[in-house]
Amino acid sequence: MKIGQIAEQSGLKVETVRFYEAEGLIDPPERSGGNYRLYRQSHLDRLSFIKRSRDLGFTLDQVRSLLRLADDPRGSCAEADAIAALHIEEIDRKLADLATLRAEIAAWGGSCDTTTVAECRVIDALSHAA
Amino acid sequence: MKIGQIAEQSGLKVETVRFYEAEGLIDPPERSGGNYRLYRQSHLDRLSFIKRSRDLGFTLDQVRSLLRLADDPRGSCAEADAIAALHIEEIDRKLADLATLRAEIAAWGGSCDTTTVAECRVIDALSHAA
DNA sequence: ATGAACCCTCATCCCACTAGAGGGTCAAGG
DNA sequence: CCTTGACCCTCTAGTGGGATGAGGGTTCAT
Repeated sequence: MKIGQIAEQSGLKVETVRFYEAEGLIDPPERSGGNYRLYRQSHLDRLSFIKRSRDLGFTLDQVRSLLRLADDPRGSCAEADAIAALHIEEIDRKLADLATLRAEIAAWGGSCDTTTVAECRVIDALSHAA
Repeated sequence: MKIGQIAEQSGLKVETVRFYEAEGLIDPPERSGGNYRLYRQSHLDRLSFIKRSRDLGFTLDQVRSLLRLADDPRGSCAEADAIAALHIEEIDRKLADLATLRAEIAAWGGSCDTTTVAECRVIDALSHAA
């Protein structure tokens, strides 16, 4: 499997696959006579795992930890739990922050099309502390 | 007012104040004999505006636009409205995305402390598509 | 043999800062 | 007068997670 195919099947971009290799997240694949990367099913599995983790918002460092855990099936699951729990906490914080921001901006009212900036509520709200 | 004071009063870091000057968001202040930056109240107002906008999640480019509008009090307010509306849309998208992720991760169930990674639900969920 | 589609490496850019190196300035205390 | 320490200066490089582009090589069908 060449890099374009594995990129398509994993849902990643070609450059991202090379980037993950440079970052040590996947083993360097074998090369063809023309120096093309040749991937196996195991590479695809691993890249799909990474893609899915990234889509769920885990950082690459967290992905590294999860991969390390996944590579040792006799290890304890507690650490994977902890990473997931920490991530849930982060998400909850972001959700709360965004909800606050949204409420504050939405309170500006939406439309003052006919007035000038001198009376604009958006600008006014930004000019004075909450 | 020296940079340390204006940083404290605006809630920004010293380096960030210098960065905003380099980016052209504030006018370069006068300098003292010892080449220290000396700020006025107008600088503090502007930096506070920027800080507040950033805290609300506007990008620096959006802040630039808002500053340009604020600088021309006879201009129309419609553009400021549009920037705010666009930002609300972005926030709503992020809120929805995060809520989805949270639900998906939370569905893993939280704790499998006693089992090994081989049966870990976190790793398992990441190994197979949704 | 030629063109298109694919691949290679290496360098540079993005955002919005942040950190660090290697210095200069200034006021207070001894 | 000298030192100490807090503050300030410029300049460079690094962060995360890739994206983009230059300048080439390979493969395959026509």
